Amino acid sequence: METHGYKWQAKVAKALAHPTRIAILEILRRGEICVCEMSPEFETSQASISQHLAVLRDNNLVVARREGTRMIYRVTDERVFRVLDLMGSIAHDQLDAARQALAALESVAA
Amino acid sequence: METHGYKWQAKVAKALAHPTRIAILEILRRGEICVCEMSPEFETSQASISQHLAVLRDNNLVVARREGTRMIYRVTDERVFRVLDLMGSIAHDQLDAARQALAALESVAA
DNA sequence: TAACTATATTAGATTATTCTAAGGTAGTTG
DNA sequence: CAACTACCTTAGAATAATCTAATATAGTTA
Repeated sequence: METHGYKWQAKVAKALAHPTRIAILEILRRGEICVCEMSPEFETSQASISQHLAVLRDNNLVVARREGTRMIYRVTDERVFRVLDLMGSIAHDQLDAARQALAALESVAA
Repeated sequence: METHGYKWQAKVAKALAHPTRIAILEILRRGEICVCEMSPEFETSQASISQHLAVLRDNNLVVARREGTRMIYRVTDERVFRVLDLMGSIAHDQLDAARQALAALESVAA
C-alpha cells in the first residue's frame, strides 16, 4: 500500500484539525466575510487568527481578496461543510455512546 | 464564538490527519481484518502501525477484538468513509486546479 | 512450561504545530 | 506625508506528533 497517495487527503484533514480553524470555517459558512468582522467572535489574538487563516489558505480551503484595507475571505469548496457536518455527527454520536456507557456502569454501581 | 465546542470535531480530523491512518481505514473499508493481514501492505514498521491503530482506537474510529493471538479491527462508524471520500475529492480537485493554473502559465511563457 | 506468534507499549530523539510578542506591509485619510 | 486601520509575518518558546529501537504482554503450541 502506497500511503504516499493519501498525503493530500491527510493535508486536508490536518488543515481541519484545530478548533479555531473549524470555527473560522463555520463563520465562513454564513458567507464571505472580512477578518475584522470575524475577529471579534474569538477570544484568540489577532495574530493567531491570521496564522490559522494562513493554514487554511496554504491548504486551499479558503481564498482571500483585498477590499480597501480589509481582506475578505471565503471558502473555495463548499464540500468542506459536508466534511465538518459529518465529523460533527460522528463526534456527537461518540459522546452519546460514551455517556450511555457511563450511565450503564453507574446503574450497576448503584 | 466558543471554539471549545469544536474540540471534538477537531479530534476526529486530527485522527484522520496522517497518510498511514487513512491507508489503514481504506484497508478496513474492505471489511474487518487482523493486523497481521494489513501489516504486509505497508512499508512502515510494525510498531508504527500499532501506534497509528492506537490513535484510531483512542479516537473511537475503530475497535479491536481479540481472536486467538490476533487482533481484528473494524471501523466503528461507516461515515468516516464519506469523510475520506469527500476529502479525497476536495484534494483531487485542488490538484486539478493547480495543474490547470500551471498549464495556463506555461502557455503564456511559450 | 519453553518457545513462538501476534501485537502493544515505552523511552527517547526528531520534527511539526501552536501560541505570544514584536514588528512589518498595504491601503486610507486628514 | 503622517497617522491610522486592517492585516500579515517572524522569532522563539512551549507543546504535541511521529518515528525507531527495545521490551512487554497475551495467547498458542510443541
